[in-house]
Amino acid sequence: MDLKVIRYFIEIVDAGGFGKASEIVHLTQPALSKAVRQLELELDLILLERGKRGTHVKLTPAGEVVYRHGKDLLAGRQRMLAELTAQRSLTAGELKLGLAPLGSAEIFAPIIAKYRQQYPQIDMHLLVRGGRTNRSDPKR
Amino acid sequence: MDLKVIRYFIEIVDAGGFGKASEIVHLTQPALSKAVRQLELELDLILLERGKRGTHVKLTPAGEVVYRHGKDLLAGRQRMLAELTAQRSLTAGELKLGLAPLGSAEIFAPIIAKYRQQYPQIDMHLLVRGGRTNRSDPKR
DNA sequence: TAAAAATACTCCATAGGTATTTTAT
DNA sequence: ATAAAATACCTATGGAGTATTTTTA
Repeated sequence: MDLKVIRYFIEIVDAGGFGKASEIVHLTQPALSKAVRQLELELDLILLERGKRGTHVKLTPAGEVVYRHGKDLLAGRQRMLAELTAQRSLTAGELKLGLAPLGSAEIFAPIIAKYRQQYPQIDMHLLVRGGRTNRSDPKR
Repeated sequence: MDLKVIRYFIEIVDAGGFGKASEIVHLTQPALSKAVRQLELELDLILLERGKRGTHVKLTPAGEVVYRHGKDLLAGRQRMLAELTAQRSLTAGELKLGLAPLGSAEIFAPIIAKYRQQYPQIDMHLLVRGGRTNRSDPKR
C-alpha cells in the first residue's frame, strides 16, 4: 500500500472528482482512475460509486473508512518527515571540543571520525590544551 | 513512500540483519538491500550503519526515527484493514424485507438493486404481503 | 450535447530475481 | 575462511502518458 496512492484517493474525494484532482496532484485523469482501481483491487473493495459521471464522486462505506484512516496515515507520515527534518537541522551546527594533550587524540580519533561521518554538517573545532586549534572544515 | 518498504526496513532491524529478514518477508537479500537503499535515497538519509557486515545491523539516529514512526504507520494500516474487515463482515448476512403489494416494487426496485450491488453477500428475502417469497440468491 | 470517467494502447522505471563480488570477523 | 551485504545484470510488472470511447446529467 503506497501512501502516494492514498493521497491520490483523498485528493479525489476532497476535490470532488478525478479531473479536478488530476490538476492538484499533477497527474493525468486516467492515471488517477487507474491508481484508484488498483487500490480497490489491492483491498478487494469498491471505494467510490461509479456510473455517476459528471457528478461529485461519492464514497462507499468502505471508501469512508479508507478516507478517514488514510488521513491518519498521511498525518503520521508528515510527523515522521517533520522529525527527520528537525533532526537534520541538529546536524547543522558547530561543536567545540577540548582534549587533554596526551593520549586523548589516539583514544578519541575513531570516535570523532565516526561522529563526523554521521554529522558531516557539523563544523567541529578541536582544541588540545595548550596546542593550536584544529578546525574540521578548513575550506570555510 | 510505500508501507511495504517500511515493513521491510522494520523487519530487517528486528531480525538483526538483511539475511534473516529476507526469509521472514519472503524476498531475497539483494532485494531487501536495494529496497532500503531506495528508501534512503527517497528520504536522502542514511538509516543503517554500513560496513559492519557479519554483525547485527545498527540504526543511525535517522533510522531510529523511521523505525519508530514506521511502526506507527504499520499499526495505522492494520487498524484500517481491521475496520474494513469488520465492515465486510457486516455485509455478509441475511436481510428480510416485507413490502406492501401495490406500487412498492416499482418504488423500491432501484434502491434494492443498488443495495444488492453494494452488499452482494447479503442473502435478501423479499416478501410482498400476501404473495410468495422472492429470494435473491436462488442458487443456494 | 457536454462533462467526466473509463478503456486501450504505449513506454519506461523499478521491484524483484540470480549470480557474483566485496568485506569484516 | 566464512558469513553477510553490496553490486551487476536481467526481466517483467505496473505506473504514467496520449488518444479515444463510454456514459449520464
